[in-house]
Amino acid sequence: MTKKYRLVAPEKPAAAFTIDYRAALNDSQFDVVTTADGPCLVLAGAGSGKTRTLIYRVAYLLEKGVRPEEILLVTFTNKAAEEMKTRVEGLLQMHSKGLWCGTFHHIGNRSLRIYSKALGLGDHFSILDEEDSRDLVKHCVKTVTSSSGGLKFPKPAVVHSVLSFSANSQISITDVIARRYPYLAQFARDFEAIGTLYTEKKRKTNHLDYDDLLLKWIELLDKVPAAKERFTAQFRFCLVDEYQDTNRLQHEIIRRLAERHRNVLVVGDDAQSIYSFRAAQIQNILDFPDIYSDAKIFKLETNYRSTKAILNLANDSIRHNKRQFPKTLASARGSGETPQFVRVRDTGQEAGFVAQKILELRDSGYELSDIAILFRAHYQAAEVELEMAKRGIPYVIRGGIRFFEQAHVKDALSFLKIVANPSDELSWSRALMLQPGIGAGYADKIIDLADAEGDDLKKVCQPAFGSSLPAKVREGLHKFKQVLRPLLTDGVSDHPDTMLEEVLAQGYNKHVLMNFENAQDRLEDLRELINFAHTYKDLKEFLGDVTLREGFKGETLAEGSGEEEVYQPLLLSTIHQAKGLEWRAVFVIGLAEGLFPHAKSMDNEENLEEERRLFYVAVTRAKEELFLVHPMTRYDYQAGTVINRPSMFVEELRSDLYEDVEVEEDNPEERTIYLE
DNA sequence: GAAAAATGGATTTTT
DNA sequence: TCCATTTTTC
Repeated sequence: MTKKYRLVAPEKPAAAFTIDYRAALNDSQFDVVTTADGPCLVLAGAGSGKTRTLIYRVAYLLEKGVRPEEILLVTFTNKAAEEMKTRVEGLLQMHSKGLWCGTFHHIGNRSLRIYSKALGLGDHFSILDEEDSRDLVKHCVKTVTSSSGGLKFPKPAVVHSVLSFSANSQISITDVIARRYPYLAQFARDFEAIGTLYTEKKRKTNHLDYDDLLLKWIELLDKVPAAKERFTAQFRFCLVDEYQDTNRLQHEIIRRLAERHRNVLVVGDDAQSIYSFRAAQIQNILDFPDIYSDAKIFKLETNYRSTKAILNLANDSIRHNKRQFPKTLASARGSGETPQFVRVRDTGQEAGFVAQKILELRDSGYELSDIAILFRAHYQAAEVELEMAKRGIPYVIRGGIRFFEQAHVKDALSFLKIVANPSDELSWSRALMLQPGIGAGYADKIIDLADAEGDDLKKVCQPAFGSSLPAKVREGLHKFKQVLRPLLTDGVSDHPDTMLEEVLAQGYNKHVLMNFENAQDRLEDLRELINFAHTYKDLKEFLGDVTLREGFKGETLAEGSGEEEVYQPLLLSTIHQAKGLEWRAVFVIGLAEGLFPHAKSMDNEENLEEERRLFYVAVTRAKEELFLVHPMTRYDYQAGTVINRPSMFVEELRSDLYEDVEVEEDNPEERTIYLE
């Protein structure tokens, strides 16, 4: 007989703290962590340990005996949510299981799944990603404009962005157009009609787009008393990160959720609000003290990141904004090198300067990964990219196609989506059109036939289904059935990973090999997707998360570096994507009027202030060295070569805060001849 | 249904 | 200029 040994879970002491909060935090951070009950606004300057404070607050609450499911922690991105969870777990040496931590959309999805029936959503709504939404809008555009015979109608992507902005800001479509898209005024009525149709189509096919996850969430709290009762009771503590970038809907959601316990802690920096173009409103954070008249306000103003020289420049810049909570960041570091304002002839010389300087920095002990090149818009990186490749400096450029929006991933998933939600027509047509012989027309016909069968997938898989169709189409349909059939077997549909394996085995594998030149890479992607799927036992949950999660492959590595060793590449990034990160040396390129601030932001004080905040974000990324580069001419596709004035964001600075540098070149003629 | 020609548009981007 | 998308053509 085997001897039994019983493993007992270690007992957690109720209110005995394992963490020495006093030692881990500065005074203001400590205040937040231990006293932030009731409505609280934490104004956290750049580099002031904002994330750290939030994490310790959560740990503190848990140690005080608050149950994990009573804490709601909302973040801006999935990545941030993952980081928070991991760090809380690391602090407490335990699993943070039960914590409601994620993005607004993620938590909305989770809440809606619980009450989908009460909301009349059925038990199987699917989520449309950006591309799906656009496709659906496209259909609607066609329907609406064919009747009115409209020529030169805006692109579906434009229509969708208007609809989405309208939803997120809760401003009517007509008003959104009037305010932000005046040149589309003549289409306002059409847009309204498309909006109505789009909503109707989503309802019919059981789809929610990203915006609906927020809209329906509010509806849930307003119209389903049981849901409201449950969530307002459950979330004793609501914590929101990056509050300056929340939009109207998100603000409304938090207001409702915190209604009962009123422990709402929002953290952010109004000086870093840079997402108004997707309906974020800085007013949410500015008005917080008015909405909660008893709100406590905390300021975190010690900056641990940058030298005094860099911070002085940042402080002097943001001071020009009117709409803000005035703050003065104090550096915890030494005075440091004076930032340099470098004037170069054109973008070619700009690239040359940046490259040479980077090599010098490397020689003086910097790793490439200590350095970043930041820019306002992606296209500004082109020449720098070229130069890096030419000089063999390995680099990574942030952005690129998102993993889960790539064709092959969506193809493979479409079969699973049909199983999860048979009324998902988009996935039907996607999966059907993969088969040779079936085009858009026949896909629609088949979908109608399936609809007539009441979307009974088992019936669809029988040989009799579709027997009236032409031979070629039947052949394709037969193959489609072959893929779908195994997915319906009992036991399989509980395992998204097995389902994906089946899809690959039944022919998609071959399809990838035959249709994509980089087939090997794509198949590897799909293996990765299967690994990810392995952690799920519920199909719908898996599909929801896949759609809501940005890819693990957001970066493209540049090749041709020569060095095969494990190298740490240099980063090229837009300023938006650099938010929250830091480097020892930062180059901000393209600091010219018209580029930065962007020409389209110049006519309006609000936009201009946002551009200045963007500049502020850029310079506060630097820890030790900051280079502001001004290309004095640029090539415009309409006007040819244009003279660039320096950016007003530099001109308005006190001139003792930076050092002027002019670039001399050995052989200015050579380049031109070389290029001709 | 695929290849060739024409057109148009060019901030920022997560979910 | 350069790219992606749409329209046209075979």
